[in-house]
Amino acid sequence: MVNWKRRLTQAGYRVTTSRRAVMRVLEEAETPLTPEQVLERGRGHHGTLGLVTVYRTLDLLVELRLARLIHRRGGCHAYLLASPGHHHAVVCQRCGRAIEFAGGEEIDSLVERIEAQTDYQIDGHLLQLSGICPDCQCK
Amino acid sequence: MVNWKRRLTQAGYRVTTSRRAVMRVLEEAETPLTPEQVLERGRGHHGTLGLVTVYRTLDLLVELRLARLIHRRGGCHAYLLASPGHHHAVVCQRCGRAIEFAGGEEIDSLVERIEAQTDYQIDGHLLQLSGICPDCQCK
DNA sequence: ACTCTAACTGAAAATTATTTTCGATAAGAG
DNA sequence: CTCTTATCGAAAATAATTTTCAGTTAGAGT
Repeated sequence: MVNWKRRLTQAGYRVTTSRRAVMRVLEEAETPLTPEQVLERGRGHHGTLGLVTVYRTLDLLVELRLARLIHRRGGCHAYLLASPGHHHAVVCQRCGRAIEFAGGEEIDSLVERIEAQTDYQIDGHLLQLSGICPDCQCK
Repeated sequence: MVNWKRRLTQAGYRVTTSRRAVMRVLEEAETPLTPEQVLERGRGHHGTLGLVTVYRTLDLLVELRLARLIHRRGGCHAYLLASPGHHHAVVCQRCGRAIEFAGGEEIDSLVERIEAQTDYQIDGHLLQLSGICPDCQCK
């Protein structure tokens, strides 16, 4: 996956050293990372990278659907490279590793049912699963 | 619903003026409220109510499943009196009103599918819908 | 009812996550 | 190569929440 640079450019944004560093960190990550973690690792690729820029870059990547935001208990967020088409994540409670998946027809029919039951017109949802990943189950 | 006092007592907690005030605020609320809003209204019932106590009480109520936490864009949380058995909420984007609903079989089969697809052993989920409530659709 | 103790309280201070400000820098169009 | 403007990073500001701590109070035991 290298066409993120085109996505940026086509959307009118520049491809900068900082953004390259953040993308590289996300590409190499095994688990979703907090902005603080992205900063720490990103400085390995770009020594003067700043925390503010990390926040701004992560926001931008989420906006362009290149990255996804994970909600964690404790209020702080983590970010993950987005797999196209898979908008939700299962997060391992032990090691933190995450896999994305598609909501699929189950969500579609859930939404239909709730629309019928409540008369709300539903236009978005927040869904995230938590569990134990295969590796962590073995020990 | 008045047996929240028994729930507290049975769990080893005390029924205090502050807790009564917070519960009363939640019972009278039309929409999920932020801690700040709970404080403001709660002072009408208990003049010296403090913000710290509001936070602590809301945490406690969530722990005892008497209240539910709503995630909002922008990072701050809101709280809602829990309807028994209905663990998820649809939140209106315009007026903020919320209704709880049960995940039901759609979630069960989604979880089964994802367990099969990913080999994760899933033991929890975060699900929240957003939309427009019937009242707000009309104008 | 009265006492007594641990649970609870609220103000102030501390912490944590995130955003704003602003002068300096650098991407990339021409 | 130049020049415009997006972007950068440090410091300060803000917002949400938590910790600390000395004083208060619920309610179990008498």
